[in-house]
Amino acid sequence: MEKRTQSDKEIRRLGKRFQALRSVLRLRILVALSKGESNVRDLERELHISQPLLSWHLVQLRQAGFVEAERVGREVRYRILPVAFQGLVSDMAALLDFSFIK
Amino acid sequence: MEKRTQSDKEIRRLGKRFQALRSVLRLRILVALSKGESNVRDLERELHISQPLLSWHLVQLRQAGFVEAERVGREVRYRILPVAFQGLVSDMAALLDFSFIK
DNA sequence: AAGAATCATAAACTTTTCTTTATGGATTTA
DNA sequence: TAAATCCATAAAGAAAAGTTTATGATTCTT
Repeated sequence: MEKRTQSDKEIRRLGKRFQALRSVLRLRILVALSKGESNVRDLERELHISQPLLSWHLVQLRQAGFVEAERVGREVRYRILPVAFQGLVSDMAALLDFSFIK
Repeated sequence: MEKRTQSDKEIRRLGKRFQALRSVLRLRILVALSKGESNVRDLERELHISQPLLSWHLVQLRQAGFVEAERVGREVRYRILPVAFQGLVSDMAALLDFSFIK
């Protein structure tokens, strides 16, 4: 039994992605990045969050696949991955059998 | 200052809605409801969750606007509100300036 | 090579969320 | 009206997530 195996895995993955979007700080980070890629220092200045906290939230976003990081010299540039949002929406629509999206 | 007032309110509202979708149990509830409306007792049987816990999660979903409840006799029928998901997606797309959606 | 700048991580702590257990309200049935 | 069914809520405890503070690693500059 537990026929749910496949769907369950999907549900867990969805949950983790929604989890990443749940935080106000992380949403602010995404808004900032939606205007163009940036590094940690600049985000820190723009959003007034401490650097370790910012790094922690960036890890969450990265693990969920919404942003990617690239080291350039001594800075690390972060950029948003729109396709990840597209995937989130279509996976959610598929799970709940919504047709109004995509 | 704090020119952010408007956008900030939007961000908080978005965060709360993602929060509601973050739990695996709540996603399972939504999947069940996506197949048709149901009551608490039936959901309890289908999902193998205790009744108080189920009620608690239903409150979360209702407060976020994803489901609605209607008392019928001594049972309470819950149904999913697809328009809420539509709204979530379009609000997110607007916030992050995505055009690939809707 | 020493110092400064940029990030990440770890540890301790705080806050939020989730879960269980117990109880009560409302409605129906016997 | 007494018992049974369905559901919500409150209180207490457990678990997870977020925050701060301290430290270290890497790269650049001088």
